[in-house]
Amino acid sequence: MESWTPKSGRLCDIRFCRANTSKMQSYLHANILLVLESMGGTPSDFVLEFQQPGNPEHGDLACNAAMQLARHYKRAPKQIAEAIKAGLEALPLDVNKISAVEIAGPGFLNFRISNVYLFDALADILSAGPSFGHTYVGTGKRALVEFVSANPTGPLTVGHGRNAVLGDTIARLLQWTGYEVEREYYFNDAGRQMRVLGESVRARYMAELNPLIATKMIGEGDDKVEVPEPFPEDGYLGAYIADIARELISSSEEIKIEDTDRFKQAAEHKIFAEIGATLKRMGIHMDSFFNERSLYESGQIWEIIERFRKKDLAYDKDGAVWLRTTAFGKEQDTVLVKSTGEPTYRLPDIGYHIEKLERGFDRVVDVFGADHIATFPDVVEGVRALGYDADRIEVVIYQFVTLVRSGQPVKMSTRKATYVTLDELMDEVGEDVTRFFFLMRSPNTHLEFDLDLAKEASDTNPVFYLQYAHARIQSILRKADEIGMSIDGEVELSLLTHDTEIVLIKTLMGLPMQISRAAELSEPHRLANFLREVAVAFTQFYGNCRIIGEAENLARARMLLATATAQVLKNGLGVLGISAPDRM
RNA sequence: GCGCCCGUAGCUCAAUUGGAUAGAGCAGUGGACUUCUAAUCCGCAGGUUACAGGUUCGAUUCCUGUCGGGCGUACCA
Repeated sequence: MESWTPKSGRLCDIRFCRANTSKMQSYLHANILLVLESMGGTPSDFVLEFQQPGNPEHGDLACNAAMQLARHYKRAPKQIAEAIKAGLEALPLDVNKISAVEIAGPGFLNFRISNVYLFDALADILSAGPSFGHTYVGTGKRALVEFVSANPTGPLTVGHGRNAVLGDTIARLLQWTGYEVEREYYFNDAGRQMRVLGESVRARYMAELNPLIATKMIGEGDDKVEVPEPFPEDGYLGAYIADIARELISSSEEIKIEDTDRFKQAAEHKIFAEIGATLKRMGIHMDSFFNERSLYESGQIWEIIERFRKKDLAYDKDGAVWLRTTAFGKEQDTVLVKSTGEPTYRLPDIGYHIEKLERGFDRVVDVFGADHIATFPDVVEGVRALGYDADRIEVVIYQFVTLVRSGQPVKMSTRKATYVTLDELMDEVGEDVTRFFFLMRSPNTHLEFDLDLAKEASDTNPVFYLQYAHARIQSILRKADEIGMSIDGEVELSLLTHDTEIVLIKTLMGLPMQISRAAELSEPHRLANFLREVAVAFTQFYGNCRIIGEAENLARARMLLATATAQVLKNGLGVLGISAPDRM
């Protein structure tokens, strides 16, 4: 094997080799407890914990028990660590699992995983193949992810994009942890928004039929626009409204001008079709669409009010029905039914969540924008107050997306049509980049989406980096195949001894843990970050170890490692809904 | 005023839910293509983690307060 001389003092630049060490942890856990027992036991509140150090010099697993127990044993942490180490060596530990136990810093016990164990893990990745990364916490459980849920008043915008991609990816993550998952879209076609939409279409329709129709100005200041006289003051100004009107005219259908519902229906139909197409383009398929109206038709929501009344959580005041949210710790009570007799959104929302729980889901995930942050607790607490297990409801709040164009934030309003649609975004930067941009950041931080950067920046875009690593591996494997090299038969994995090879294996092992953690926390960006680490680890390996041209045994071992890397990238990108091309 | 989120390198963001020397990308700067894909790699530089206290072996992380930004705080959704 060639020797590799590091240019810096560090042996390896990979700071995070997060292997899946759960089996190893339970092995060490049992043995350390055994040793501690012989040393005089542990306090009742003691929890034995392991960490995976960021710094490779600190081994693969670290245990801080000695520091935690310093007070209990009234001895210095280092002495305790020495005693534990001696105890473990006396057992002894299996050298095929742990190759070294070291004491460092203030009293950390650092464990090094033996290469034999790593080679077994590598073989496991290859035999699991496309399913490597699956875990089982959700097996036998059902989850419902509700997301997008935009009323059909216009095309999906960039803002909806974050919601859509987050929701879909959370659903994928849950599937990978064993859940049976349904994706649901909740909408309301009976509200004021939709009525205004219908009236907007009708006004455009009338103007198309009669070009001489009177016009008026609406809006204020720079936002002032000229519209046909019948246009609602707060109507929708997007060009798609006129498109829908023109389509209605060119169809042979005769429509009565008074029939506003027909205009609304036509708009709803057309817009929903477009939303569906946009979602499909992003790789998103909804399993169900839930219409808020069904909650009224079943009478469910009126029944809910009675149930609140019985618990003295609802009362009448000023002609309205109020929910006693002060009982949930809020400053004020809130209105459930307006004095007009029309419910506020809170009531159907509570009904909808009860409905979801009654459908038997173990986990009910909502993906909401930051504007819901103050309102969803009412819903969750309301559901809980009626005796349901509200802990099964999980609300993922994401902060808003700021679009930046030419260094300036773009102001967006669906009504004024001053927005960038998701389709336009995908036209400009592609589906993969669009998904990745929305996923690469933690949901609870503001996302700045720089259009200029995303557009031109094929070389600065992290998603290409991941895809490139995959394509590069496939290229090598193709070339190897051409010259007749094969990974069939016995392969000596023990030839993989280079630092970059070991680090790469350790990194690859981390996929199942990363996926399950991202699923548990509903934070897909963790997986995106992890995949970058995989690509970095591979590139390090690539720069230091050749495959083609090496002795056959070594070359075949490395081909296996490369194959496993491609598999991890492909599986991980798949979870994010991003393609893993074979050529770029 | 109140509630929630955020404040980390010039910019955009990470940091294994309290760990060891706070990491990437972009921008800057200096190098590397007869070599499996240079959409790449290797250096250098860049930090009092907004600020002040507190909790403990140990704080970017938890608590309190201050400052600054975002979203809410409707008989809108």
